Amino acid sequence: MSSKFSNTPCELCASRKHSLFSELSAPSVCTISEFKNSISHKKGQILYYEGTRPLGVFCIKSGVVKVYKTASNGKSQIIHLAKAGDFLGYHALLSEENYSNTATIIEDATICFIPREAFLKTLFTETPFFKRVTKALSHEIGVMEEKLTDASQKSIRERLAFVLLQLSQTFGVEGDENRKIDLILSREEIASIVGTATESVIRLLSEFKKDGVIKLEGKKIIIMDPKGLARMSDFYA
Amino acid sequence: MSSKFSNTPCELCASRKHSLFSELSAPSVCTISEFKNSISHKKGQILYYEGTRPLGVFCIKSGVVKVYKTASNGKSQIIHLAKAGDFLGYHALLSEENYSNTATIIEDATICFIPREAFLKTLFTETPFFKRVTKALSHEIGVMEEKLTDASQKSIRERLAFVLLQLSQTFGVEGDENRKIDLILSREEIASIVGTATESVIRLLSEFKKDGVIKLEGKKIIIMDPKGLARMSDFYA
DNA sequence: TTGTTTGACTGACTTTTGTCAGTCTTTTTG
DNA sequence: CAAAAAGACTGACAAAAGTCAGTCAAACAA
Repeated sequence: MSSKFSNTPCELCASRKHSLFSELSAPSVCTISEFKNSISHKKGQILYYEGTRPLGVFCIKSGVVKVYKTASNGKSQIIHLAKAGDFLGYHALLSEENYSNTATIIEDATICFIPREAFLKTLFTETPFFKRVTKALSHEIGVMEEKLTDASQKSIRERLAFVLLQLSQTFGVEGDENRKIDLILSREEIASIVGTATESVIRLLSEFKKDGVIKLEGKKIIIMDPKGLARMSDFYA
Repeated sequence: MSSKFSNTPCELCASRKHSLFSELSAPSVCTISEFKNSISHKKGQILYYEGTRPLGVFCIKSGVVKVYKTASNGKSQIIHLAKAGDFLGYHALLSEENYSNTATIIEDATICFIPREAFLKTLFTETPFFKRVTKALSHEIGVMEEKLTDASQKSIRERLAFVLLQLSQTFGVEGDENRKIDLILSREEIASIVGTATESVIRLLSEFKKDGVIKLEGKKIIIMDPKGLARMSDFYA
């Protein structure tokens, strides 16, 4: 399934620009580049499983990966959608625990694997990089607090509106007077992000469509009225 | 309101044993100790406010602090209850952002304040300490993922049962055949942890009491049947 | 001590959300 | 291409949870 690809050196990788590696020193970039392994993945493949031991970190060059946990009721909760430039699996490596979630490709991807030792060595010898990673970790905690608060306090309707806004910010492409979410997600996957039943997502989406705040173009969602969505998501007040 | 106290040196502080500082080198403990400031706080006082700039970190010597966010609907969501040995406010410091939450004393506390510079200097010069902090941050992310999944997928009943179990683990004192949660929380505060309405907490608690899994002793809750609670929280299955 | 405030609690009711069963449509595959 | 499978969707219904209004009890203050 996965095929090893020509290893573009990290020095030349376009997605590095906005990643944790953006300010890494030249020699370290070379070290990482030397040990890394670029692999091509198809939709549906699993990058790693919850509960297994991390052997390194992943850096996404292209494609989209969903990171999710499986709840005790069998349903899954999507924690995060990772795209080009994002790193995966460093939490588990740094906490010295097994993976706390599962990562699955949802849009064909090219992903580099950086073995544990090379990553940690660079981390501990390059303080600016270490600081950068720590900053990212701390930031993520704030993001998770926000998600937790929303999940506990907002209605499904508000949460769906908010998720659509976020998706349009992360995966949006500009049209005239609107914004298309350039990512194919099943209704079930949207439900797994929001944390609700698939049927609820379907009903709410058609409601949003009827109200003219969104439009469907094939499998993709177009945001027609971001301000309206923001109001529905209780972004103000 | 707050009164400055005799500064017990960190070297002698009992709560250091289990804190992030547990493996700090002797000279660094001295540096921290020299710059820190021990302050006594009464229930209801606010340690810091969401949205303000962090000037240092807090280390709890005794007492309990609730860390919470205020949602757009005005209700608050308790993220964490911090007790002796816990650190507060380092996320914001490390992410170089304003506080993402508010911290309020809920049980009279003595808390040391370590100024930004002293903390950061120690962090960046002592790699083992830095690693320890990073490990804690990464671990917390896993915990938050778990909380998010529970909040999105479990029923209020399951979540309340789970919260009671957690509280008994963190604040529990052993009795014969039972375990008392040695912390006074209002129903409203419990609701803010679970993320529900106060009335729902009241109703469910009396239901749990009727079923014999808990008992009330004054303002405190006693867990009579932890296994039963675990089953109710859908801990297995 | 008594009036006042606050928190705990209850019941009736509404709204939200989930579940189930089934149809229709699209995609996949033999 | 046809059959099968998966996904999108709908309606009816049930269950969960929130809201509102009000009582009761405890803590607090004058």
